[in-house]
Amino acid sequence: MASTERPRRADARRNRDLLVEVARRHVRRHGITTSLEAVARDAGVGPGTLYRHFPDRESLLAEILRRESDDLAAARERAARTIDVAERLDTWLGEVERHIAAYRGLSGLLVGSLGDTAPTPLGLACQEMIAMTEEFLAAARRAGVARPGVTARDLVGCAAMVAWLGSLGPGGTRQADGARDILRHGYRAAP
Amino acid sequence: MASTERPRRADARRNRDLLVEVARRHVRRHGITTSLEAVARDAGVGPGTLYRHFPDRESLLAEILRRESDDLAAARERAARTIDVAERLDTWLGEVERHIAAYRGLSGLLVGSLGDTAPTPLGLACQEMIAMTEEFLAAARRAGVARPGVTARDLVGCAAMVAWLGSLGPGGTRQADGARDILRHGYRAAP
DNA sequence: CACCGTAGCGGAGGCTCCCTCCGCGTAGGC
DNA sequence: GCCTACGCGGAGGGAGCCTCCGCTACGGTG
Repeated sequence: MASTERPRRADARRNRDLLVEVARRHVRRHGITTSLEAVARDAGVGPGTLYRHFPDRESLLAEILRRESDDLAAARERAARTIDVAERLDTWLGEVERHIAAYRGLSGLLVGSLGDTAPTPLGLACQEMIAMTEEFLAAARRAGVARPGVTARDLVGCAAMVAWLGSLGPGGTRQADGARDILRHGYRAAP
Repeated sequence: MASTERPRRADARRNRDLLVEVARRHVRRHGITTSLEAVARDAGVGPGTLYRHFPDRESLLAEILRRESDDLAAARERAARTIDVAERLDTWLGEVERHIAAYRGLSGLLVGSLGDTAPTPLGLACQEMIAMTEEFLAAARRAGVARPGVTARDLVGCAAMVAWLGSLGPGGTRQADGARDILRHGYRAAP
C-alpha cells in the first residue's frame, strides 16, 4: 500500500517541500483561495511545477493539513488537563474550532468531507477530529452531562460552523460568541 | 433625502431593471460569486453598463435583496400560523434560514452586516430580519420557553450559520440537521 | 417636428489568475 | 563519465474583473 509511491528525485522532493511550506504561509495569511501562481512565484518555481506536484488546490491543502496533525494531538493534551468533564468537552471543541479557523475558508472544505468514508486526504483529517471528539464526548456521556442523541460528527460540524462565523470579520467574532453559548446549552444534558 | 436621486433616462431604467432580473436568476443558480460578465452578456449589455449601474457586486446583490423583502413578509405570515409558541419560533427561524439559503454564499455576506448600525443596503435587510425575529422571540420569552440571555441577533446569526452549513453539498445537509437540533435545545428554556 | 447637449451605451484593453503542454537541462543509476 | 528519463520552467489560451473613451440616441426646447 505504501509502495505505490516510487522514489523521487532529490530536486523534486526539495521543491515539493518548499512549495508546501510557502503555501502554508500564504494560506495562513490570505485564506484557502490564495493565488497559486503567487505561491509558485514566491517559491521560485514555475506554475507547471506546482501543478505537477499538486494537481488541484485541494490536494495542496490536504498536504498542508497532513503535516499539522501533531498540532491536533497537542490540542488534545491541552484539553485533557481540564478537570470538569463538561467543561473539558467545551475546551476540546474550542481547540477544534481554533484548529479549523487557522486557515480562512477551510471550514467549508472540511464540512464537505465530514461524511467521507473513502480515505480521501481531507476525509482522513476529519476522521481524526471526529475520533478524538468521540473520546471527549463519551466521557461526558458517562458522566451524564451530554445530551443523548448528540454525535461526535455533529459536534465537529458545529465547531466548523462557529469557526466559519468567527472568520467573518469583527462582527462575526461577536456572533460566534453568541452561537457558541447557545450550542453549549444545546449539547449539554438538562440537569 | 429621497431627492438625492435625479430622474434617469428611460433606457437607463430599463437596462437597470433588466440587469437586476437577469442577475437574480444567475445568482440563484450559481451563487453570489457568479460571473458578472456573464450577467451582462446574458442581459445583452456591455460590462461597462453593468458596472456603471452597480459599482460593485455587493450593490447589485443588495438591490436583488431589496426587491425580495415581501418574500420575508410572506414567511412571517406563514410562521405566525403555528400555534405552539416554542414551535413557532422554530418555524420562523426555519423560514429565515430558507430565505438566506436561497442564494448560495449570501449567508457570509449577511453575517458581516448583522452588526451594521449605518443604513447600508445589506444592513437594512439584516435589521428587518432581526426585528421580525425579535417579535417571535419576545412571544417565546413571555411564554417562558426561551432561555433568557438569547438575543434575536444571535438567532439570526445561527440561522445564517445553518444555512451556510446546508449549502455545502449533501453532507452539509445532514450536518445542518444535526446542528439545528442542538441549537433548538440551546435556545429553549430548560423545562 | 427638427435640433442639439449630454446621459448613457458598448466594447476594447490591461490586469490577474487558472491550468496545460512541450522542449530542454540535469540528477543519478550504471 | 555517460546517457536516459525525470522533472523543470515558462509560454500561452481561456476566463473574469474593472476602467476608460468615443459614439449613439434620448428627450428637453424652440
